[in-house]
Amino acid sequence: MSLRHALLTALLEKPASGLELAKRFDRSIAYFWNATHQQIYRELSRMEAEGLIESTPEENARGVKKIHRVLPEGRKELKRWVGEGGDPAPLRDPMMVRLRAEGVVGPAGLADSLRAQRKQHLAKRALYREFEAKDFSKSPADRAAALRYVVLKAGLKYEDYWIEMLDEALAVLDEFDH
Amino acid sequence: MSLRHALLTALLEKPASGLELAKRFDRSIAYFWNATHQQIYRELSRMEAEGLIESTPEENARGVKKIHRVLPEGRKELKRWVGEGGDPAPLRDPMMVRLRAEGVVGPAGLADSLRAQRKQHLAKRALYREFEAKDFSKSPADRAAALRYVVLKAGLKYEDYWIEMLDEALAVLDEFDH
DNA sequence: AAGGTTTTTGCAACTGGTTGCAATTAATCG
DNA sequence: CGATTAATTGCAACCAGTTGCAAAAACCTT
Repeated sequence: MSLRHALLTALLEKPASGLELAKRFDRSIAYFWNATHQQIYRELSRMEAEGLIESTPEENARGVKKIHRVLPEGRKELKRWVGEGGDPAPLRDPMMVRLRAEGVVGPAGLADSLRAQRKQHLAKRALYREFEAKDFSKSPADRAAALRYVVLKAGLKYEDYWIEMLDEALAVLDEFDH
Repeated sequence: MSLRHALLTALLEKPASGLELAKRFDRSIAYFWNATHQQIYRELSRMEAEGLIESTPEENARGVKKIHRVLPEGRKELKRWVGEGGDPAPLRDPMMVRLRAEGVVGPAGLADSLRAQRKQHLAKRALYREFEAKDFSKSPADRAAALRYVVLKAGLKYEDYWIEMLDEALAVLDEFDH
């Protein structure tokens, strides 16, 4: 149940409405977590019911915007969870299944799809590089920033990893299917 | 829905019972997919109901062992799916959430957990290296083997990636919390 | 032969994530 | 001012994955 904790983290950095959170997820937490707005709303409601966060309605906004803030109980819960530990996240990647399947059923047009994904990973890497240039052009001074940078670098290297792997897969397909 | 296709791939390589599949998942497909036996049984039943696979009861076995085989419809479905394409798998890793959260709530004992995970990734990498030495000591001749090797290398590099990241995170924590 | 252990399969309940749609309210446009 | 659009929240139904438990059949022990 890490969506909860991702939300608490984001809200501690800055109180926000559900939709703002959804957007922030897209722009800054998305290199290691993602969530739809429904998920976010549901989790916010639950956390409010459990007393981890509070919400106040915002005036001068369309719809019925609510700003959410973390309560002491919420911060406590987040701290507890950080120390809790756990196993590495189980891996589940359809592309790797596809590669293996293509080996078994013979050429089935995987190369196009590999190239399409490659393009997406390139785009993400470029975006992260912009973040890096903007936020970390000089090495971070405080602990929190240093940790944020570690996470960004993890995102960057993750994209590198995929681009490398896709290139390798494409080279193999190319070699055998000329 | 890739569990289905992972199972079809595994069954095309060799017909098997549900439990055998669960074990094979642990030993050889686990570097990019994983599944519990419940999941596997449920999916096998569904696929049988849909006519993608058939099963024959095996004599001389404990319990009511059933061997599953892929039918032509199943192979067709797998081939269709391989060519189908799709976006990269959405990323969801609690450890990255933890790192960021630790930045926000201050030291909360994350380092131990980082070291524990590091150990697990080292173990996995060592295992994959054994697979590599055993199955790919000379470069693979046929297409299917070459693709299997690509997938294994992806697993290996994935472990490398994590070890590197965890080391970096530990270095940061070490620097700021001496 | 009785009783336990292992292998194999499975049900049921739950949690988390996804998709499609709708309701409310404010801002904007003609 | 009325109609349209955008922002914000949410319901409901569904799908996939997880956990805990148990049943059946063979095998193993004493």
